[in-house]
Amino acid sequence: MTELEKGPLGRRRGRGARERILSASQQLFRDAGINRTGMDQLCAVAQVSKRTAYQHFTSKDELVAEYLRRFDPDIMPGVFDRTDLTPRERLLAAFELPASGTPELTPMCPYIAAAVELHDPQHAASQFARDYKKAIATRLAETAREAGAAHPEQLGEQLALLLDGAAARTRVLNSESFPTAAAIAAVLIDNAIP
Amino acid sequence: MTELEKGPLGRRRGRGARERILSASQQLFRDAGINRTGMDQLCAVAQVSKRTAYQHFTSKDELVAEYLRRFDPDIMPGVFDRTDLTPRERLLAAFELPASGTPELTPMCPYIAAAVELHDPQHAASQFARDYKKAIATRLAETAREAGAAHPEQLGEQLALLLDGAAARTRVLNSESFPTAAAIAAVLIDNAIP
DNA sequence: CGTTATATATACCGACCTGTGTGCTTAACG
DNA sequence: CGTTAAGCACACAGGTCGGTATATATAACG
Repeated sequence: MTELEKGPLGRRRGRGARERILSASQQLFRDAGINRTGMDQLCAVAQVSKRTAYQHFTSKDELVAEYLRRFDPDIMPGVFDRTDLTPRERLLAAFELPASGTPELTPMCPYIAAAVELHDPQHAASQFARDYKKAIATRLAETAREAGAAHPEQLGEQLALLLDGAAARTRVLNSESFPTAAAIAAVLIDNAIP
Repeated sequence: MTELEKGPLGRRRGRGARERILSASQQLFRDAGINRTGMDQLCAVAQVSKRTAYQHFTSKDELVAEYLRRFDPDIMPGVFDRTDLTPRERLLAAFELPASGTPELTPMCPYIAAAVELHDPQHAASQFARDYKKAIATRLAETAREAGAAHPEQLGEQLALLLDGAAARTRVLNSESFPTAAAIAAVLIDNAIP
């Protein structure tokens, strides 16, 4: 009953190596980048033999794609699922920093990082990054429509651009840029919602 | 008299190998990325022996830093130096696409790309990227002040974030995002300048 | 012309990379 | 308990990486 996760084929036995690999990927790809993280190092952190790793993922590229896929249900639900907020408040909440007392910077958006590092629009991970970014813009647009925005699609795309700008700029400047993005968002939302 | 460029020590002899190296860097780092471009490949494109390359640049890291330094006088002068425009028009011009008839995407901002690829804030290139981004924000703020903005520094930082957002998003989505950024900029500028 | 810095070609180095092959152990489930 | 899939350790292949060594050619200048 304490099943960790089903394997790729629906079977499951043994102890969850797959989970440890993906968990190590999240840590290392975030902290050191995808290209600078070797499979040996990754396996060491995951406490998994290399042989096992390559039985779960046929290549590093596939692991990277799966690593990105894992973020999907993790990030934005904290925003769009908050029924205690009005649609308008939800749009603004997307720009709030995760926890108020964190001294660390917002980590670089893994989708942008992957797209830049892999440098190949055909790569499965790049395609997934694209899909995810479009999905975010769509959800923002839906929420904008709920909030009564004049041009919800346009507002959704604009807010998505602000999120990406804040992520990129935080990384380059090494200082938090989300408050700036939030300020812009407030202006856009005020202008778009009567 | 047709001196190509002075070498690092002010001497010059032979034929401009340094220029060819930097030129090849621009092409390859943009098209294939920094990490995915090997020195062998780079030297082949530059038509330069590896020995020569390492006499001009003691390491690849140094070459990367110099490569970034080369962009400085090339990009934004086309905007801020246009005396035919009012300050307000100059702010908007920063978001216009380079040439109207280009079917290609705006190339990824090399500073963001380098910061993400190198993944080390201490790297000389990362530090230079930071300085450059701050300089752009400063110039935008100055122009905003000229244009009579209420809070020029804030507007400058906001417009800089829009530029970075458009660059990052263009790369991830593989479709042009600068028009969206321009639309936001127009709103911000209208709101900030009475 | 002769000197000398600058460029050349090519082979090489050690480190690290992704990915396999082999043989053995162990945990889970019927 | 016995079967079987999951995982283990470890060595190694084949390639690419950044960077160096050696020995030779040539362009620029006095």
